[in-house]
Amino acid sequence: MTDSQGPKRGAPQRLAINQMLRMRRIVDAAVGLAEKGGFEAVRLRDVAEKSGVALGTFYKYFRSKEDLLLFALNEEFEQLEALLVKEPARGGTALARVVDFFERATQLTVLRSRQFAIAVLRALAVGDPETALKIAAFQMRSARLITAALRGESADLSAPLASAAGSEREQEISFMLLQVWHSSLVGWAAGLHADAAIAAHIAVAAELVLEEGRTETSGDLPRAIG
Amino acid sequence: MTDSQGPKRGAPQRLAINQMLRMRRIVDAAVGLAEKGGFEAVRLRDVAEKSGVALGTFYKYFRSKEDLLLFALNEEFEQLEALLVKEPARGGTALARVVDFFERATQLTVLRSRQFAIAVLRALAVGDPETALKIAAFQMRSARLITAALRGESADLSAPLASAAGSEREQEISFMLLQVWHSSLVGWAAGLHADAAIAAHIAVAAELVLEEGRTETSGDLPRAIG
DNA sequence: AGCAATTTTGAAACATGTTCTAATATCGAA
DNA sequence: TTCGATATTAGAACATGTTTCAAAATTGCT
Repeated sequence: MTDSQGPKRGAPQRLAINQMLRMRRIVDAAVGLAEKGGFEAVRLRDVAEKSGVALGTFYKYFRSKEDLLLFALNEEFEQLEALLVKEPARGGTALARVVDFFERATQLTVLRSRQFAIAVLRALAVGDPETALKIAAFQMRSARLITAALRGESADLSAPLASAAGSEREQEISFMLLQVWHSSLVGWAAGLHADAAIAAHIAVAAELVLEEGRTETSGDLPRAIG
Repeated sequence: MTDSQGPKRGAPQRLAINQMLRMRRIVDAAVGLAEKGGFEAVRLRDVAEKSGVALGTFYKYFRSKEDLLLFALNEEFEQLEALLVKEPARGGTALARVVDFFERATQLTVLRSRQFAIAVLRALAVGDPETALKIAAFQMRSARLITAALRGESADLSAPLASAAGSEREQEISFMLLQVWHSSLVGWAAGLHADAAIAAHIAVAAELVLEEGRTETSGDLPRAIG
């Protein structure tokens, strides 16, 4: 999870109950605002007020607005993981399963709560190293789910992220499809294309990487002159 | 170009000379700052001061900081296009050429001026529809270059963007590789991996999409249980 | 040159993420 | 229970992108 769970403690064990509750109120407030109006709607002053917390306190719990939204993403992601483990992707071929996977993932997350998705996508675009590490972790968790779908298995959520399941090739395919998905979502969030395009993009990419019979790619054509 | 070239005129022809110069000073100032310290270093108050322009005037020329950086990107991109048209990607196979293409593109842009690249990558992450359209245009122009490399040709820069050259498949491959590149660059910019990883990521992806002999993808394995 | 329209200027103001501070409240341990 | 450490609060303050406004400068045209 995001390392931003709470006040740095010297020795004591974990978050006190009140701190847990405070954090929950903060996250709930943020999610509520994000669901209504996306990234900009999550004004930290509002979050603080809605959760009954001082602005300064907020920054004891989260290092930034993006950090907060990434924490919220983490909670949603865990649900998605559990659900996809319980009901693995359906289909007789890797292609069918991976398409099924992305359709469900899209439906369950992006399309179910559009504004929230938009907010999170924006939070995923941060460039600082701290955040980047967390984002990379999300990528690995996502790739693990995709690989499981490719193989027609259930992901092993308890396995350490470092030891990814699946062959090299399967992992590479997973990452590529994830990138395509992300890119498509960004375009969708910006209004460049409609809901349906997301699935279409994934289908195209998946066919490209997974189809067995290969068509020519003109890899042997003579070079033309400019 | 980005539609942000200047003051909206009622009837007169184009930008007056002084306005051209002003804009150039603005862009040059921004590039200078970006090259030194990336996105954050481009403080608009500094840009305005360095270019001898009032802050309010700046906003007559560009609608936002990102818009400014995208304009700068456009200029750099045009140089890159010209250069890549003059010297098409080398290699006997599509794979070799596409790898060569990305190596050169990475070298000529990202690695040559790292901080500037970081600034631009950040500007590419904006979510508003206006900007998204411009970014989509960059994607198409990039894909055109990649497709040309795939085919061993020189891109036709004069052709309208809508009528892309190459087969469907080639265009799809181009977009995928572009996404992989972008994703890798974002990770690189965040410090997640070193220079060399960029080329490696592209090579892996390109092999995946372009190799002729196909290995099994377990598309026919029976589904295991979670 | 002279005038009307447009642009630029300089500076303040605004919005919002983030930080800081002094006072107060809370908590855990002796 | 009391005390010292820690957390929280309210609010100001700061940084920076963006907007606004009245006055001054520039421009295009006749």
